[in-house]
Amino acid sequence: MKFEEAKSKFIQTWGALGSQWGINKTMAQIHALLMISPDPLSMEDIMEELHISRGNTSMNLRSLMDWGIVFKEYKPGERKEFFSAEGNIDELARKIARERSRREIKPTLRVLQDISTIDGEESTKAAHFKAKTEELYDFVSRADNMLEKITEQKENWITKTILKLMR
Amino acid sequence: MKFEEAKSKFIQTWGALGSQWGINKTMAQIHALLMISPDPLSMEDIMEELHISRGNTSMNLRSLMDWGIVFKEYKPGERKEFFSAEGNIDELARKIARERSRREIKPTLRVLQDISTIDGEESTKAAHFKAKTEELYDFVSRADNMLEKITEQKENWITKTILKLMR
DNA sequence: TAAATGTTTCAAAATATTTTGAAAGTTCAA
DNA sequence: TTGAACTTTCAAAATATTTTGAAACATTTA
Repeated sequence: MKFEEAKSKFIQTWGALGSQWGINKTMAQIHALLMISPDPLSMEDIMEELHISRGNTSMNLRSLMDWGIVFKEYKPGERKEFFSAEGNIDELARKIARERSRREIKPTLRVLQDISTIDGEESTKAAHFKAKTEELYDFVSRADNMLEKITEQKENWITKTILKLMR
Repeated sequence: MKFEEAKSKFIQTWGALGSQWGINKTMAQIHALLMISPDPLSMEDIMEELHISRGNTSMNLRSLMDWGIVFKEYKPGERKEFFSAEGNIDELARKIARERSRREIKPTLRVLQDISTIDGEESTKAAHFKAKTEELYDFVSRADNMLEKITEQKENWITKTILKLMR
């Protein structure tokens, strides 16, 4: 396979993976492009490579920066802004995991806790509901905890975790 | 909070969580409904509870069954089909993890492997690309492996994993 | 075999999400 | 200040996804 073909394939694949995990395709593609670029890219560069509009590029770059996985850089003498992706994959995954926990898991836990405190009612349905939501709360909070434990290991957390699991 | 209110809140929340993780909202809602129902429900029941069409219900039930987390049941004497959700949450999470690995991670790994074997090219860009995609392949396959290790533990895999991590 | 009961399919409609592009905003050098 | 270079915003347009509903299909009963 030639470089250009491989590059395009990578960007497409990363974009598709993003969609499947609830991340805007273009956002994932920009991230892919920045990941494989040895140097920071300008907005123009990104627009041109991916054939997307200025507005689209701007908005998705902002999102990526909100996630903490893309950074703005300034080149001396250049007026333009340049962008680069988090280079350390361990750190990338850690940030994504933490961000998703903060944005999605934690709020869900709050709701689960809230609704399992239904009052009055003592029907079978209500009892079953209470049991299930409590069980779910318990599971999700344990899972969230586990992820926290795993990602708080400094370097090579995947390898370290596998080792601990094998013992 | 009253039962009906809590129930509706749960279904909405589960649906929203689903969307954020790339799962059709209605599919997640049907699953939520079945989870908290002490008894299997018919298509009619589901349509009525969620105010959705027959076709929608049918398609999403099929998807849920494809994921292996909802089952068809027959009640003696009844012509209708009934549906119930996987009751064990550990098992539910295990199935989701495995299915996502099979459908999304594995194919991505294949592409990553494929594209990191670019030929000819010895530019800096190509070298960086090769290094990055190899690193990514390595990371993703380790993560996939870790998940496999974690979920293959029979019961209480979350708890067991946390214990191992704390040692 | 026909009718009744129930499920699936899928094209069209509805809805939701993403993308565009031009105007407004910002920054900076002269 | 002014204006050139660049970025952001956001309403409207394009696109993608989901949902509907009725016809086709399947299965059981009379």
